[in-house]
Parts: sequence; structure tokens; C-alpha cells
Amino acid sequence: MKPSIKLSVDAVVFGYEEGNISVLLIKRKYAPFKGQWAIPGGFVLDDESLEDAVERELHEETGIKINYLEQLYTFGKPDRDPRGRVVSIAYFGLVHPNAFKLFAATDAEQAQWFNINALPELSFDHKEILQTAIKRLQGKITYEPIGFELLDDKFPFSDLEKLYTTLLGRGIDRRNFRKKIINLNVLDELDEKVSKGSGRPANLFQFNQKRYFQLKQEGIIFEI
Amino acid sequence: MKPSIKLSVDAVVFGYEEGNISVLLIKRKYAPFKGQWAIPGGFVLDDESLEDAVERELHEETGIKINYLEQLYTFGKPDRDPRGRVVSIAYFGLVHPNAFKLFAATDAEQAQWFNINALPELSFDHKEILQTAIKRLQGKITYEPIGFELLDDKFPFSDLEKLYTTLLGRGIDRRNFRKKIINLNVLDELDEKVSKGSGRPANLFQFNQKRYFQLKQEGIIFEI
DNA sequence: GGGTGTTACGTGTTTTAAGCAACTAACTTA
DNA sequence: TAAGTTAGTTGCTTAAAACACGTAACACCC
Repeated sequence: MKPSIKLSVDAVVFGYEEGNISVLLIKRKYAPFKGQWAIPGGFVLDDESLEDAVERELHEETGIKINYLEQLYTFGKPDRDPRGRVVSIAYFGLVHPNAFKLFAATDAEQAQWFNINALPELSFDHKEILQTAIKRLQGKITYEPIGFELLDDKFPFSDLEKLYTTLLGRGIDRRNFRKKIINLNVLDELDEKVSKGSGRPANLFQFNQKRYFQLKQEGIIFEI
Repeated sequence: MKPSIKLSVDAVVFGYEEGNISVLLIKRKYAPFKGQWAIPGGFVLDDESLEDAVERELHEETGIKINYLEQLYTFGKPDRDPRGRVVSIAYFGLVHPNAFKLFAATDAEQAQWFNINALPELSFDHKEILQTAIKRLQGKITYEPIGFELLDDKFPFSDLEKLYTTLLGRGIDRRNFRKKIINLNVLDELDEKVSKGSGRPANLFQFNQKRYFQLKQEGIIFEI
């Protein structure tokens, strides 16, 4: 007896640019939900791992290569797909958006970044998936020094600060935040400055990769 | 085209009794891994939800009814099952072990509680699943007032304390722990005492369900 | 029935971190 | 050159975690 349940993967990919958190969506080329926006994803091939499937689909549909990926949650309500029973394993990814040129193909008519505060209507139960992903992102950021996967190589401290306030949706104390991050020793202060608009030019920082990944592995608790 | 990937669910169920954290395992009745211990679980039927599948399999194989269940992680390596491609959605459950009489049936020859420090060899990749579950349990306990789902209705404070030290695998400061828990206001102190062996008899406590579930919903952060 | 061991429980002090205000620094723009 | 703007520092106040000790209420033993 062959099962009639199909298995798919979906990927919620976040990017951050100049104070905005965006998510990568595709416009569906075929029915169901033809012409509507959706999270990139597709069916798992019989002999590929789940992670391979996510990366393959992401690359096919949007041209992107991910640099951070983790499993999010598995969605399996019997009626979530009009084509029949489809259980989807959702993943959660982070990229530097300006490191890639979006390029839609296969099932996707178009691929585009959307600000998470200005989302279009989504196909299937993708709204629920996205909300789950946003919660995960907000949760992660408070106990892991995320940011490396979202920020540029070199960045002013205010970018990190803005990433946190935007993501948490609330103000944080600039002074304590700086103290805490500096004390983590994950940042190397550079001798370069950058000036954007008015105001004092900011010093540039860079993540110390070695220390950063060491900290992540130790499962650091750092409570913003 | 019908897919050849099959979908199963597995459930890691924890119980706590007198200072011991146990996990519920079954002895497999059929090949593969016949006669070996495994996490309870089985294939998902075409028209049932994932949660229904878990609860059905758990009840069939062990006689247990769960009072706390959440999704853990989905395991999908192509070679994890010798019968072919099987992707398994693992769940995580908590029960009061002495509230049920174990009763093995269907695929299970026997169902039994095992101390998590004295586990037998496990089938498939179930060792990895169990380790993931233990990590989740340790993580959850530090930011959620878990315990209600594991402890008896009435319990001395030392039971809660022991639950935490056992689960975290390290000592905690008894004085601060008590202060913190009491300040959460989730416990009602009863006028009953219990004496086990020597020493001063302990006052019994009870979870204030209303306040407890309110706190959980608010997603309390309470950092042991 | 009075010491002794044992577990339960409370008070207090010291140390660390979070919360918050005021200030200095280095630029741009009018 | 004064005013506006963003960057970054110093320090004080308050809350919480880390830690030691003292007291309470039993069982057990002689």
C-alpha cells in the first residue's frame, strides 16, 4: 500500500536592510492560488534529505543561497492544501538580502522581498507559517547573538541596535545594550568610520566569527 | 504519481516520580528491530491530523492518555528507516506516570517506564530523538513554570525542587528558588503536611491552575 | 525523654546586573 | 558660528541573584 500523503518543505527567509525586516515571497505560476504570493517551497524528492529539498527549492524559485537555516515547525492539518493531503515541514532562514539578485524560475513567476509589516495576502496556511516564523525570530534574538546572519560584514553599532528594536517592536536601553554586547566580546571595533547624513560619524564593527560561533555553540543565554 | 515517502509520528513521553524522570518506551513486536525498545509511534492515517495520530498511537500501544503535548522536531534523513523512506514528526509529552496503568497492544509487546539515566538500546534513530526531547525539556523548564504536568496534584516543595535539579542536572539555590517560585503566585499553600522518613514534615502545595495557565499564555520568562 | 541526625524553612548580607539621567563628542546644515 | 543630529561615556539608583547562617519540626536511638 502506497501512502497518499504528500510531503513538502517551505522556507521562511528573512533579510534585514536599513531598518527593515523583510521576508522572501514568490508569486505562484500555477494553480492552486495561481498569481498569489506564497512562501517558497515544494515537494520533497524520494531520495533527498529535507534540508537538501529546502535549499533546492529555494534556489530554483528565487535564486538565493541561504547562509543560516533551521527547522521551524511541521504543518499537517488535513485540509491545508486543496490538492489533497500535504504535510509541510517549514524551515526558517536568514540572509543578507543585498548579497543576492533575485531570480524567479520553475513554479515561481516572480520573487520579491516584502517588509514584514506590509505583507500581501498569502496562499494556503502560509500566513500562519509566517507568524510562527516571526515569533521564532523574536524569541531567538533575545537569547542568541543573532545578527551576524542578517547584518552586513561591517556595520555601525546603531544598525545592530535598530535590528533589535525593529524585531522586538519595542525600545531598548541604548547604554545597557551597548555594554552587554561589548562584554560578549563578539564584536571587533574597526578603525573605520561611516557617516550617513547628519550627526557624528559612527565607528564600524565586525563580528568576530570565531568567538561568535563559539558562543552560539555554548548556547549562550544573554537576555536583552 | 503517488509519493513513496511515508509519514509517521513518534512521541517522547516524560513522567516524574520520586526524584526520577522517566520516559515511556515500547518493546517492538514486529520487524524491523523486533524485540528492541523504541519510542511509541506509527504511521499517520490519510485523513487524521498529526496530533490525532500521536494520541491514537500512544493509546493503542501503551494505554496512556496524554495531558500535555507539543511538537518536537521532524526527522527525515533518507536512511533512518530500513523499510524505506519514512519521515517522522516527533512529539513531546508530559504525564503523571502513576495516573495510568500501562497496557501494551498492537505493535507493542510491552510498554515500560525507563529512567532517563538508564536507557536501553533504541531502534531506528530514536536515541537522537530522545536526546532532542531531553534538551527541549531542559530548555523549557528554565523559562516556563512547567511542573504542573509532571507533579502530583499535591506535593511538597522539595518535590518541585528535586524535579528541577534532576532535570537540569545541577544544583540550584534552594532559598532563591523558593522565593522566585512563591513570588510567581502559581502555588497555593495547603494546610496539610506530609512526612516521609525523618526530618521536619513538609507543607503541601498545589498549583493554582487559573494563574498557572494564565502565566503560560503570557509566555512568562522566569529564568531559574 | 533528652540528645542526635535529618529534612524543612526563614532572615539577612554581599555582589552583580538592570534601569535610568545627564553629559560629552563629532559631525552636517543653515 | 550657532543649531540640529546622531554617536558614545560616566555614574548613580534600584532590583535581583549569590551566598551563609540560624531556626523549626519531626524520627530514631539510647
